[in-house]
This record gives sequence, C-alpha cells and structure tokens, in this order.
Amino acid sequence: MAVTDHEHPIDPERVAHARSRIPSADDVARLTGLLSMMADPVRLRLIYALDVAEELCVGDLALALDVSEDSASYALRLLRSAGLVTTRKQGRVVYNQLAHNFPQPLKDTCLRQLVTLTHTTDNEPPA
Amino acid sequence: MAVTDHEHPIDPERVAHARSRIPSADDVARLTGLLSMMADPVRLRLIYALDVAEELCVGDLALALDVSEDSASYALRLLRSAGLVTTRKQGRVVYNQLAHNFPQPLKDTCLRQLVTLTHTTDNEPPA
DNA sequence: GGGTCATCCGTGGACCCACGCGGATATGAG
DNA sequence: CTCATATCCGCGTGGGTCCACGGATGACCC
Repeated sequence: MAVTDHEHPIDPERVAHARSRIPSADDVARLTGLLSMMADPVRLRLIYALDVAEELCVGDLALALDVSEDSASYALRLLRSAGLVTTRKQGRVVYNQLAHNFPQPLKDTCLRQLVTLTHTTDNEPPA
Repeated sequence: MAVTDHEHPIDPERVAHARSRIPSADDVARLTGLLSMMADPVRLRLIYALDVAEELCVGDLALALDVSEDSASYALRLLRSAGLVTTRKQGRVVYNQLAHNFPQPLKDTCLRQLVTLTHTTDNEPPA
C-alpha cells in the first residue's frame, strides 16, 4: 500500500510551530472583539471624529458623521460598553471622548497608516 | 424665547474640524472591509499561523487551528478573494501564504502589539 | 485508464448585528 | 411644580455572515 504517504499532517513541524505561536483563544476573542468594534463605518468614523475633536455630544457627532442621532447613539452605546469611549456629563449635555486607555498604537499607527496603506495597496483583484 | 440657546450644532467649530479630518467614505469602506476580514477568530488565527509558518495547506491549517477543514477552506476563500492570501500549487496540495502586499504595519505592529495591549488594558468594565 | 485523494466551489439554513421606533430618565428653565 | 429638551434604553425587523453538506475538479498511484 504505502498509499497514504502523507496523511493530514503533511508538515507536522510547521503545524507544531504555528500552533505554539498562535495566541490563545481568549486573546483572539478579545482582539476580534476589538477589531469588530472598529470594523463598522459609523463606529470607525466616530473614533476618528473623537480623536480629532477631543469630545463631542451625540447631536454634534451625528452632524459630523452625517448619520441619525439614533445611529450615533447606538454606536456610542457599543463603544462605551467596550470601554473605548467615556462620557462627561455637563448639564443635560453628554460629552463623549475616547477612553484614555484607548489602544494608542491602534489609534496612532493603524488608523492613520491604514488609510495610506489602503491607498497604495490594491487588494481588489479584478472581479 | 431664547429657549433654544443651543440647538444641535452645540459646538459647530469642532464639528467642522472633525468633519474635515474624517476620511472619505470610500477609505472608510475599504478600511472596515479589511478590519472585518480580520475580525473573525478563524481568519485572524489563520493569518497568525501563515505569518509564522510561511505556507501551509488546508489540512495542516485546520489541524493548527483546531477547526474543520471546511471552516479553514472557507476562511481561506474569503481571504483570497480579499487579496490577502495567495496560493502555490504543488502536486495536489495547495499551499497558502500571506500575500506579499499584506499590510505590513498591520501585521508587524497591530497583530503583535494588540495582543499585548489587550493584556494590559482592561476594557471590560464590571458587568 | 481506473481508482483515490486533497481541495475547491455552489447552495441552504441558522445565527448575529445594525438600525428605526416608542417610551423612559434626568436635567434645567420659568 | 410643570414643561421642554437632550439623551439613553428595550424591542422588533431586515440584511449580512458563518458554517455544513454535496458535487466537481485536478493530480497522483497502480
């Protein structure tokens, strides 16, 4: 027979190596959660806006993003529950700002660099 | 009435400033597309694995990630269609690798740093 | 050439998430 | 105290995404 020359683990060495380096399921879950939070046009632009303007209330935020107040409010709700945005209440106006522990590299590096990157790199093969 | 002391544009200056700095809808769409692609446990770990192991076939990849081959195949399908993964066919085995134009900062900076970040920063307020 | 194996692709169902609506809460003015 | 306002929250619906199944393709062995 010798038919099954190579079953599934074709390259067990590399598999083991990869396995040892892959972050734990817990880390991945946390990271994907964070990425999912940013993988939404409204939320992402909202983060940009707060990064630039320091703090904004929901109404102004909706204006800046050209979305309904409800949409902005909903986005803020999620970002707040994820700990990425904090609020400062002054009178009846609630000012929203990026949490001080907002992942700096993500903000500084990724946000700005990625825009440039997506300009230069064409990852859209002709359909 | 002077009741409406401040309607919606409470701080028009900041709104305008934020507006001018927010990336275009097109850039945001491209960026969220990329982020969405990584905001999935299987795909993200798959990227990690390929980054470490250079290239792996579907079967080995499934082993390394502890997922079904179908799941790995599906993840690869999407990543390939997004131009993030390329294939090298040797015999009847298809080796997958990260595209050479894979966003470097995203790979080098974000991937590794973010894991550390999610360790240090607790963005999970007590429920 | 026949058989087999690794993998890809199209389809269908289940699930999750985003958004709109209505009511509720809290703050401030008169 | 009463009213008006800015905002938050719970619910229901619709669209999109993930995944499992089946068939098909291409490559190797005998």
